[in-house]
Amino acid sequence: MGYRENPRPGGRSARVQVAVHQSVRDMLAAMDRADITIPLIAQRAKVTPSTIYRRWGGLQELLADVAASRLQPEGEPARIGSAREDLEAWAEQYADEMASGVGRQLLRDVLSAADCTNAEKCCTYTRTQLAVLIARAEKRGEPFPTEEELMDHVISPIIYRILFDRAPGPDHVRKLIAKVMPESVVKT
Amino acid sequence: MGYRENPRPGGRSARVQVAVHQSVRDMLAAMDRADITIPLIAQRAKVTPSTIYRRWGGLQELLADVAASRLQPEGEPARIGSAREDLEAWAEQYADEMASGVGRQLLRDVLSAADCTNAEKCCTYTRTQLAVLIARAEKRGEPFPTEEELMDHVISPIIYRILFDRAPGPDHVRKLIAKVMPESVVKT
DNA sequence: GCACAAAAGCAAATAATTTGCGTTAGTGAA
DNA sequence: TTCACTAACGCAAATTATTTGCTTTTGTGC
Repeated sequence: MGYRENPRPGGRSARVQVAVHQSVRDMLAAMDRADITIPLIAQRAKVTPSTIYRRWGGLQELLADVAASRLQPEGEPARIGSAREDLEAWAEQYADEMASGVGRQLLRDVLSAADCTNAEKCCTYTRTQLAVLIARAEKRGEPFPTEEELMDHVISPIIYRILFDRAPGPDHVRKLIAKVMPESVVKT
Repeated sequence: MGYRENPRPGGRSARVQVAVHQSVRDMLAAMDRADITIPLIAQRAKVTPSTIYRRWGGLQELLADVAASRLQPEGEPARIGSAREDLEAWAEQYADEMASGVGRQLLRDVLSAADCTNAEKCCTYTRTQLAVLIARAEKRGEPFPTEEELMDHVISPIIYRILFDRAPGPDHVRKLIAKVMPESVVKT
C-alpha cells in the first residue's frame, strides 16, 4: 500500500491535499513559523494527524511541498519592450519576491527537506521562465545570453545572496544582467 | 538565566559543547541522518536531553551549529603558482567538498535553521579565503577579480547548482573563473 | 574557603509521532 | 446499477520526543 504521486483530481485524496495545503498557507500567514505543528494543521484541515504523517512523512516535507507549489510562477514573464527589458523586469521581480520574508522562507523550506525533488522543481520553474525570454529574443533576432549563462550569472548570485548574505538591490540585478548581455564586449 | 554565546574555554559548558558536537559528527558519519534524534545524541555525549534542548533549542539548530563549525576552512588556500592557479585549485576543491554528500548536507543544515547567523558565518568564511587570494594577487601585481565578482560569478553558481541542480564539474568551475579574470577581454 | 550564578541533572507533565486495525469512498468490470 | 477491489482515511493505543519546575553541581571572583 503506497501513496500515489499525483492523486487523481476530484478524488478524496486530492481534496485532502488541497485542504492541507490551504491550512498551511493560512497558518504561515497568520502565526509564527515555529509554532506550526502537524496536529494544528490537521485540526484546521479537518483531517487526522496520521493522514498527514503517512502522506508527507513530517513537517519539513510538508512545508517543502507547499513551498514548491507556491514558488511555481503564475504566468509568463511580462512583455515590456525589448528582450533585455523583459529580462530586467522579470529578474527584478524575481529577486524581490525571493528576498521578501515569505520568499526567503519558502526557499529554506524547499531546501531543508531530505528529498531534493522540490528544490529541483524550483530550478525547473526558473529555467522554464528563462526559456520563454530566450525564445522571444530569438524570434526577434535580438542577441541574448544562453540559459546556462543566465542561471550561473543572474539567478545564482541573486539566490546565493538571499540565502547567505544580504538581498541584492535592483541596481545590482541590472548590473548582473549587463554582465551577461552578449551585445556588449566587456572588458572586466 | 541565559546561556553564554561563547562558553569560557576549559569550563564545564565548553566540555559539554565539545562532547555534543563530537557525538553529532560521529553519528552523522555512522548512521542515517533521519534516525538522529536528540535523546540519542544526548546519550552518546553522556548528557541529558534537556541540556541540549535548553542550549540549542532543537535538532535543527544543533545540526546547523555543528555544520557551520565544520564548514569553517582549516587553513589558507594552498600556494600552487600564479594567483589564478591558486584560485582555480582552491575553487575546485571548494566545489568538490561542497558537492560531496557530506558537504551538501552541511549546507542544508546551515540553511534550514530559523536563525540565519550560521549561514552568514559560512559566507564570511568564504569571503575571508577569497580575501587571502586577492591579497596575494595584489602583492604580486597580478590582475585579479574583486571579491564581489568572485562571490557573484564563481561561488554563487557553484552553490546554486549544488543546492538546486546538479553539482558542477571541474571544467565548469574553470570556465566560471575564466569569465571573471580581468586580463582577458571576453566577448560573451 | 565562601558566596554567587550559570549551566547541568532529574523526573514529571505535555505534546508529537508511529502503528495496527477497522472503515470509507472512488474505480472499473460485469 | 451493482459489486468487488483497494488506496487512502479515521481512530486510538503505544511509543518517543519536548518542555518545564526544581535541585544539584561546578566554575568564578572576592
